Amino acid sequence: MARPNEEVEALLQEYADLVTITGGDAYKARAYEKAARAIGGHHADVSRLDLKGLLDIPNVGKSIAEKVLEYLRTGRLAMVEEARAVIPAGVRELITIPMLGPKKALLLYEELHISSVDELLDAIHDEKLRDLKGFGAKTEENILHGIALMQQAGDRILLNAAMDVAEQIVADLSGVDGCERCTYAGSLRRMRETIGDVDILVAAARSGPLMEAITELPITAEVIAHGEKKTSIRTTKGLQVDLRVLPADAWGAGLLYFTGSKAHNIRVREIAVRHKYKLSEYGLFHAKSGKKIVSETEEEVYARLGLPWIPPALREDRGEIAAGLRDELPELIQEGDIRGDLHTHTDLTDGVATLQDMVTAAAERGYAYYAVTDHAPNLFMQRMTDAKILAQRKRVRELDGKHRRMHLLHGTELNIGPDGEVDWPDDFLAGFDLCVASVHSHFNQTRDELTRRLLRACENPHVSIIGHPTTRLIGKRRGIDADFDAVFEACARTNTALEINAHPERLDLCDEDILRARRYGVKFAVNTDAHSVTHLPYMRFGVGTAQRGWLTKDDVINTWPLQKLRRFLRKGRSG
DNA sequence: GCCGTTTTCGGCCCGACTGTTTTCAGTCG
Repeated sequence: MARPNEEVEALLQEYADLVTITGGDAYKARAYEKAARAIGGHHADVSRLDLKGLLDIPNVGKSIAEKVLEYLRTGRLAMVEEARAVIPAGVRELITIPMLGPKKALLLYEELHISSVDELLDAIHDEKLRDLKGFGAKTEENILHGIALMQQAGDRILLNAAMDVAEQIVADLSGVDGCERCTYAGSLRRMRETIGDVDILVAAARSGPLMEAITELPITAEVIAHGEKKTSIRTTKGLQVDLRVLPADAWGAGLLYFTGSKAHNIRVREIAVRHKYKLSEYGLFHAKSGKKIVSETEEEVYARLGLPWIPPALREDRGEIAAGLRDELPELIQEGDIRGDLHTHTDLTDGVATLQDMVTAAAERGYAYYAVTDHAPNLFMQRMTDAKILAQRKRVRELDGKHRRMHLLHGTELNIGPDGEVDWPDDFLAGFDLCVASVHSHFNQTRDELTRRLLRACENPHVSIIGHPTTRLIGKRRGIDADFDAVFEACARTNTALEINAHPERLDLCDEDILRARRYGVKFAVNTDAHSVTHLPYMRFGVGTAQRGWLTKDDVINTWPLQKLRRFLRKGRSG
């Protein structure tokens, strides 16, 4: 089950969308949106809060608090159900297509009765959109492109969503009688950025009770296949989960096999064949006699093939086997190596938590340091001013060292403008402990313009980190088309770190870009870009992505001791 | 629908781009 906060967030967001689509009061819709975000990002479990507790959440007033209580009490919200009766769910789906907003979606529904992406594709194909007011050839093209982008991610879902499901199922099955071991495998264990289906592995002597148990979980909507060795279900949200049960002595071989990737497995099996062995999910065997050699742990299987244990994040057939055979696998960065988060927001701009709450939550994660980097004035909608950021700095200085002796850095996330310029003049920038700089608009400039823009940001002596460098949003927006080799070279030359943004919608840079960038000797910063306390744990996905990029802790500046980090942030400037 | 204290009513995220217009609506960040 999703966290109650997320269920409520989704419900309030849905209501906000429905109000918007039906042309209701825009401010009311925004109020619901703000409340949804605040609840989703609230640290306490809403299902344990009373009316007063709910009212303490910013942007939640009496009306919404009562609606939340109604939902928690009855599992339903009459208001939302009434709205759903007017606007089918498929119309909401339409506004997730880039370029299609509430107005156009409503028009499509009212004029052409379109209420799903498939119906929209049919209508475009039949040229039915041409006659609609406000729709032209270019709009059609943009919609098609948007749909293609969505379908490119296909049925795959974001890493964090899959992880939530997997961890819940692992927890549930671990409690079943006879379950000796239980974990998730597959692309999730390899920390791929999107997940097609979830693979769960269990070690047990008797599979029956576990196969039974998974079909009876509240999250299970449909049983696709139900056998002795394997059961497949579909969750209420449409995610397929495969459960495999193995004898405990085959655990290692099974884990290796079901973690993949397919390409990695093929390579490993080739090596087995060369040794006159045979490798399957049940173990490593002598090819001739069929006698089992090892199967209990992954380490044993790899070792018999002359390989060290290969971390799952590397198992993509990108040279990890060859490196393993030479005993030259990198000592990958671990989440525990991270000493601090260098890109985070508060409610001074578009975050939903106060400075105090963010700092407290960060300290609880055991960080040695933590940077607050709210948006700067050029992102006009954030309404940042010199006075506001300076007042924040004063607060940051007051809180410095007050929570588990965690050091606070006062920074900002600058906006890289169309010409590569940033928000404040040099002397003002000099007052920050660090500046992240990111592209937030003008994504469609030419390749040359985009490249020049990023290079100029790197050359800025006050910019220490380029935030979400490609600006892609998984399944929603392609990254910008810049010459990233030139950018990587410039980063290495100017001592500017590249961010690995840990937010599951971004994971930017992605693994492949990291692999390219590291060859230039670039340093990286794994940051969450947290806009609420619930985003701080996304760090694990950033670290997973860094691992997929073969990074060690030396490559990542926020594993460094504070003094060394501070030297890096100065980029060779004095003072 | 939420918020605040120079407001308990009247504000609420502003600017730019795009594609469709014939002077601007819709969408996005």
